[in-house]
Amino acid sequence: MEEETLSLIRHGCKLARDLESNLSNLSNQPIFLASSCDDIAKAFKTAMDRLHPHNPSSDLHLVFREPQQPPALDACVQGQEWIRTSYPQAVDLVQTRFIADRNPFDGRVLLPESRVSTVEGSARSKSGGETHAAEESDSGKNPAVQKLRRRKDGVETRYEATPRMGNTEIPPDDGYTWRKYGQKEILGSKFPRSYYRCTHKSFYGCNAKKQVQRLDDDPNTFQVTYYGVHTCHMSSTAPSSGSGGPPSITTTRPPSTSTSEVLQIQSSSTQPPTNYSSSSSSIPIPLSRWIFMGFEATPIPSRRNTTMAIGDGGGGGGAATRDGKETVECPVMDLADAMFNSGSSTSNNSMDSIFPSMHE
DNA sequence: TCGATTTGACCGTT
DNA sequence: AACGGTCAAATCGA
Repeated sequence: MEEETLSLIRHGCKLARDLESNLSNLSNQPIFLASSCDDIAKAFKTAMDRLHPHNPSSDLHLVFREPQQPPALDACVQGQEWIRTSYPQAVDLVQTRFIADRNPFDGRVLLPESRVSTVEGSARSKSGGETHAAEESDSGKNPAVQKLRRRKDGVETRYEATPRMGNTEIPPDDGYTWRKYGQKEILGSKFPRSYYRCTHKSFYGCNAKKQVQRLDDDPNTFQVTYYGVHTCHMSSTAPSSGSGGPPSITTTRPPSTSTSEVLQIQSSSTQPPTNYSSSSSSIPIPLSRWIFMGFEATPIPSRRNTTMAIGDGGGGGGAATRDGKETVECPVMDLADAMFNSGSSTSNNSMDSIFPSMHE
């Protein structure tokens, strides 16, 4: 087995172990719990895909199936109980966020109808007066929200809330690279609005732009408005990434059918941003993000070694400060990175009993 | 040296 | 005139 796969498994075990140890303290923090479950599921899913490359759409439950032998340790019982009670939700969240994070530009609702109805919810709109031809329900409770709004004039509005811990001042990776070209205080708004354009505007004449602003009444929510359509990814002459030119930004994402859309991202940080580093910040990929990328059915074009963006977001993602240091304060993400990079592989692992099937 | 970010200034619209 | 969007010089980091 590849060392990389083993590391992934160890990483997932560690995440789960840490979650277990802090479960009592986090019982009132559903967003953090969801985020933690999210990362755990991603880690194991990635590992599983590596173990079963021919079965990429494998059911996660196969990985976390209950053991045939009853566990002897309390931790094992607790772990299995967590799997029974929380894992399905975690998987659901992962799948939901996967779709939401991957398709911000696609005005079409990609979520199955049944799923949409369950994940809609907390994001709030600030853009009043719109005709919500494609608006979805607001009645949900799940913070992992993807909302779509389409105006009569073709402007599509989309809302998404992603549970993130720490400094989540940047929207998740939307798959494109952005360059910030302005920031302005907006009258009546407590937070400045940042202006971004496609990094490849100069090369391919891509006129896609976006504006990022944190909502006054909900600092945890970003409103990201997209203008224009990316034309860069359609360029047949787009050079491949490498020396001597911009990276290929060919993307598997279908081009937006709209000229504008709004994406709201709920973060967990109430800290007012000094700046909104776009998803195109030249920052390293956090491991957790890398795992997330590996979790994707459709790989994101490699851009990280150039001007790449993460999400972020990315998804997470990080906010690059002017001094080049990441300002992300994401316990789960950072912990994941620290643990993974530390190369630790402690054998004293209660998760060994929680996930006994992993030994098989 | 190059590319990205910051930020004050400029410009167009209302 | 006020406001929002964009420009571009200065700055910073890799």
